[in-house]
Order: sequence, then C-alpha cells, then structure tokens
Amino acid sequence: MEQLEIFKALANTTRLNILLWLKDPQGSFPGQEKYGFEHGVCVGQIQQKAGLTQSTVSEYLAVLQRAGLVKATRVGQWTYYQRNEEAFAALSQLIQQEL
Amino acid sequence: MEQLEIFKALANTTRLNILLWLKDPQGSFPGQEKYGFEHGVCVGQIQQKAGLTQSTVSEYLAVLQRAGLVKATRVGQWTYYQRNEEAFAALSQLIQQEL
DNA sequence: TCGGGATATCGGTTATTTCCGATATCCCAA
DNA sequence: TTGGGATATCGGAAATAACCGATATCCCGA
Repeated sequence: MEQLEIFKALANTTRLNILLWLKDPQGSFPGQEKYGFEHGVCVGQIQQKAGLTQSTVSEYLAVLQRAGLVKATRVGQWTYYQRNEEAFAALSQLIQQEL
Repeated sequence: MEQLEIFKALANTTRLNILLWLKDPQGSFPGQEKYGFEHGVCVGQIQQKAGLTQSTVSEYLAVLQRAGLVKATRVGQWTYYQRNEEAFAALSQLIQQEL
C-alpha cells in the first residue's frame, strides 16, 4: 500500500466516483440485483454507471486495486469489486499521524 | 477545499516531501535558523532541500496552497510557508466519513 | 468443443502534469 | 531611485495519464 500510489489513484474524478458508488452498492447499482451483492459489484455495472468504455473502467479498477482501495473476487466469468474498508481506515490514520 | 484538488496535490513525491519537511521545520531546515520559524519556512530553503529549480518549487507551493494544505505569509521579500493542520484533520475526517 | 459473454490487456491519440529557463514583480537597502 | 535578492509567473519540452478501439483470455452452457 504505497501512499503515493494511493493518492494518484484518488486523483481522478471517475475513480473517486467509483469508490463512492461502491459505498452503497444497493443504492448505486440496482442492476446488480440479479447477481447479488455479497462479493461486490461486477465490472459491467460499474462501466454502465461510469459511462466510459469497458477497457477504461477495467483499467481504473486495476489502479484502485493496486492502490489497495478495492478488492476483487472472480466468480465464473464475473469479477466483483468491493471497497477495502481497512485501507480507508489506514489512510485516514496515516494522514492524521504520519503525513 | 476541493477534494479532487487535494488528492492531485498529494499525488507527487516532491510535494509530499515538502509537507513532511514542514512537519518538523527545525529539524528539516537548519538553514532557516536565521529567519526564525514563527511564520514557517521560506521558499529558498525549501527549494534547496528539494533540489529542483526555484520556479518549480514556487509552483508546487502554490499548488499546495490552492489545495489548502499550506498557508503562506509574506514578510518583506520573503514568503513563509507552513502547514495548515486543520486541513489535514479535515481530510482525515473526510476519508473516514464521506469517502 | 465451440460460441458467446465478461473481463483484461495492448497500442495509440490526446490531454495533463512535470519540470525547466527566462522574465516579471515586489521589496528592501544603499 | 536604483540595484539586487526573493518570489511569482510564463512559455515550452518531455514524461505521464486519460481515454479509446481492437484483440486476447477466460469461463460457461449448448
């Protein structure tokens, strides 16, 4: 969890939005109903909401994952993404203590 | 204090370092002794430590200031910069509550 | 085992960021 | 009032990021 990498990941409107949407999956992704929410939300749903191409959203999710801000779970042909709340808590701590 | 602007400001190694250095001005800027520390550290000291040109460092400090992370005080021909601790506290809060 | 759906990766174009040198401004002291 | 020191701003070259379309991979069901 490299701190520069985290801030770079957060320095983009779409990626920030994705993180906010994932905070309330049920509210933000009604289309996800049929897949369930237990592992998060799958890429297609996020792509649709972001209004960007599949490749871009996939890359953005990879950036967020490399920063440790989200976790991915592969189930069959779907990859579900969810927030990694520990990372946010750690970041909050880091800012008020070390930064 | 726009949150995207803050993360962009933090997404650069030199700017992160400047913030860390300003956390301990006495320890980080022995050359500042003769000017005193009450208003912060002046640009020349920061530039010297960063090892970048004067224009670049000046611009970086402006970025940090626009993000609200540092405060500037002009005294004579010097501009002193210091951290805005309220901004860090607010950012820490924002991350654990809204983000 | 083949076809199609979901996601990842690759290569490219354009926008943005990084960092520089040159120059402008602003302030003090002589 | 002018010269020089400190900082800010401007214009540009190079590196990086933001996206895209095309293609590859991976998985499932027929």
